[in-house]
Formats: sequence, structure tokens, C-alpha cells
Amino acid sequence: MGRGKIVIRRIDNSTSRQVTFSKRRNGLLKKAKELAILCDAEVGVMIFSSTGKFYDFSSTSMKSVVERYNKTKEEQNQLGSSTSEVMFWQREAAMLRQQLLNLQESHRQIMGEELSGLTIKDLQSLENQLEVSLRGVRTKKDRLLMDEIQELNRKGNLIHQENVELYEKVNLIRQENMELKKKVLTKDHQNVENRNSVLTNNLAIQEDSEVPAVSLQLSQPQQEHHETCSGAKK
Amino acid sequence: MGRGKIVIRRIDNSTSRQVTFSKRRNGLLKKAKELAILCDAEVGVMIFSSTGKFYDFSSTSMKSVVERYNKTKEEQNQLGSSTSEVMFWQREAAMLRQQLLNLQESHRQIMGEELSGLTIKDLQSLENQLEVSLRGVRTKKDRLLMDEIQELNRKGNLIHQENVELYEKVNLIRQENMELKKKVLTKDHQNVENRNSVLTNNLAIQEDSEVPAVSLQLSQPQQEHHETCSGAKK
DNA sequence: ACCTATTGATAACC
DNA sequence: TGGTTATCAATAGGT
Repeated sequence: MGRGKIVIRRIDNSTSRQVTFSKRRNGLLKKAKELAILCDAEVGVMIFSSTGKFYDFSSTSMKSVVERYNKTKEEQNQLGSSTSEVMFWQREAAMLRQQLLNLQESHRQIMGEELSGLTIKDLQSLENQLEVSLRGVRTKKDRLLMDEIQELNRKGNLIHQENVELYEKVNLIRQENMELKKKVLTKDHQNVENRNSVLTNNLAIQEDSEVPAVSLQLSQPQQEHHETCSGAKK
Repeated sequence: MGRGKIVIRRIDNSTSRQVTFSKRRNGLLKKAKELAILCDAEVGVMIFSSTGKFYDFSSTSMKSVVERYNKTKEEQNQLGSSTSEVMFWQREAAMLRQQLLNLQESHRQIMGEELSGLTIKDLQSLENQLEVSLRGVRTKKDRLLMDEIQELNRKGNLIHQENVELYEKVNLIRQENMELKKKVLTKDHQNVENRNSVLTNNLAIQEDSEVPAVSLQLSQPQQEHHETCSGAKK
């Protein structure tokens, strides 16, 4: 697969040998990866270049591959003569691996991925299961949403209550202020008749215009804070 | 590189996965061999199929490759871990158990069983996944049902055709019979003029009344037989 | 490292 | 599993 055909024989020219090595090495590793993914296989590739550099690929971990390789070689030699503890763990691992494979298969089916081997009856019960699950999930989700709405309402009411109280407090303070202002004016009038207090005037204007704004600003940040809480639960 | 492009993703259909495995495995081993020869490299390839079968290639010997690999790894970290075999299997079992637990949890969630720890967002994506799965399963089921209906129609038509032919045959035989009857009557008349043959008369009556019934009885049991077959496929 | 003509690998089908 | 063929992917040779 190139500009010309080549015979499979050691490439004499060292430069082109190195170039070919680099290209084909990548090709081999890519193919190994593809094989592992496409066919769900455990693959390990180890390559030492003629200059001694090392390259490898493994679908799981090279350690796991090598150990598995050693195990198959062992099995060929000593047919189940190893110590009982090793045997125990080997059996344990084999059992777990089998369980894992079983679960993975049914998981894939539930995810609607691998339905090729199923009959109509299988598909029907799968469909029923999915419907049950879907109902369960939707019920749970709806309940959570309702809870959240209720909680928001509760907090909203609390904040509203707080607002009302604050508004009353503001009214009280404003009245107090106005009385104080009157007294000050009276005093000013008495003591320094030709001067109006600029400071007192400004304060009074500020209070009048800010009272409604305060109640809005108090309720808004509270809601935002609550939403952040629910977001953080993720 | 085939009749169509494919994405590198686990092949769902187990048969084509196995076929692809077989072909690509050979391809990989061939390429490994070529790389070793062309570029004078030491190459080792180990492949475990998803069913656990083992395939390998090594330019020298796998033992040599693994030892060289171990040497390079030792050089990288003098931490000659994994002293005992038992340790390895214990770790293997622990890893598998963890994988199993993870999968079991997500499986339970998908089955709508254990939704307590989930947020609204989690539930939403679970719901979406279930909807996708459900659609997939239903599509597959519908396709199977349609196929079965088509097959039933095909067989029905065949049987109908057979019935028509049988009916024609019955007509032919009936005509033949009637002619024979006539001849017999003529002979009877010639030889024993004063006796009517009761037997021949009965036969003629039976044939006349049964011809339509035969065609009905033939078509009904055939269809039932087919349904029994398809039922056994499940 | 990048570019293509060409070969090689392989997906789909029997 | 093995064979065929249309296509796609890898790569040999060149810049």
C-alpha cells in the first residue's frame, strides 16, 4: 500500500528503515487500539526499535495483560496445582469477571444498544421494564420539583413576612425622623432663623424614595441564594 | 477500508463482532510481523478475545519480550511492587468488585430502583436515556413483528395457492369419478339390469358434499401449524 | 512533516 | 470459517 510494492525483508537503508518504522509503528498501535475497541478484546502490543527505544499499547494496562498472559501460560503447565489461596482469589476474580460481563450485557440491552439477539417476548419485557423505570424516575423527579416549589413558596412567604415587618419598621423610623426633623427645624428656627439645614433635608428625601426599593432588593437576593443551593446539590 | 466506513466503537452485533475480530486479529498479527522484519524490531502482541481466547505474536519469543519489557519498567521505577501472586489477585478482585459495584448502582438507577441520591438534573438525563432506550426497543420490536406478519402473509399465500391447486385436482378427480360411475352404471345396467349398486351411489354422494369442505379443512390446520412454529421461535 | 499514487486491509455479502 | 469484491485506509516514495 504505497507508491510501489515492497517485499517484506529487512530494509537496508537505515534512514528509510527508521521512517518506515515510525509510520508502521503508529499504524500497528492504531490497529491494536481499534481491535480492542471494536471487538471488546484485551490487547497488548510491545515494540522495541532496533535502536532499543520502547513503544507500547494496551487496552487495559500492560501489567494486567502480561499477568493474564502469564496466567494462561501457567495454566498450561501446572493444571491447578497452585496454592489454595491463589486458587481462591483466581476463582473469586473469575466469578466477579463473569458477573461483570453478565451485568454489562443486560446494561447494554437496557440502554437499547445490543438488541440483535432478542426475541419479541424479550423485547416486550424490556419495554415493560423501561416503562416502569421511566414512571419511577418521572414520579421521583416530579416529587423533587414539587418539594422545591413548596420550599420556594415557604421561603418566599418568610421573606414577604420579613418585608412587611421591615416596611413597618421603616414607617416607624420615618415618622420618628419626621418628628425629629420638626424638632430640629423648630430649634433651628429658634436659634439660627436665616439658615436651612441642607443635611437634614437630603436625608429626608433619601428615605422617602428608598423605602419601596429596599423591599425589592431584599427579596431578590434571597431567591437567588436559594437557587444556588439547589444547584450545588448536583 | 471496506465496503463502507465504520466508526471505531464496540460492535453491537455479536456475530459480526466475532467476524471482525477474527479478520482484524489476523491483520494486526501480520502487520506486527512485517514491522519486526522490515525494521528489525522486537515486537510482541498479545490478544485476548472477549470470550477469553488468547492469540499472540512475537518476533523473538514472548518470554524474551516480556522480560525486556519488565526490565524497562524496573528501570523506570525501582519499585518492584506486586511481590506475591496473591497480592495481584487480591487487587484484581478488588478492581473487578469496584467495577461491579459501579455498574450495579447505575443499573439500579436505570431500573428506577434507587433514585434517592439523585438531583433533578440527574433524573432528567436518566429520563431522557430511558426514553431513547424505550424508543429503540419499540422500534426493534415493531420491526420483528412486521417481519413476522410479512412471513405469515407469505406462507398464507403459498398455502392459498396450494389450496387452489388441490381444489382443481379434486375437481378433476370428481369428474373422472363421475365418468367411471357412469361406465359402471352402464355395465351394471348391461349385466345385472334389475340391481342398483348401493356402494357406488354412496361414494358419489360423499364426493359431492365433501369437496368444498376439504378445501376449508386444508387451509385452516395449515395456518395453525404455522403459528405454532413461530411461537416456538420466541 | 506533508503529499498522493498505489497497494493492502477489510466491511459487507455469500 | 473461508472466499469474493467494492471501498476505504495505510503507506512507499517523493518533496
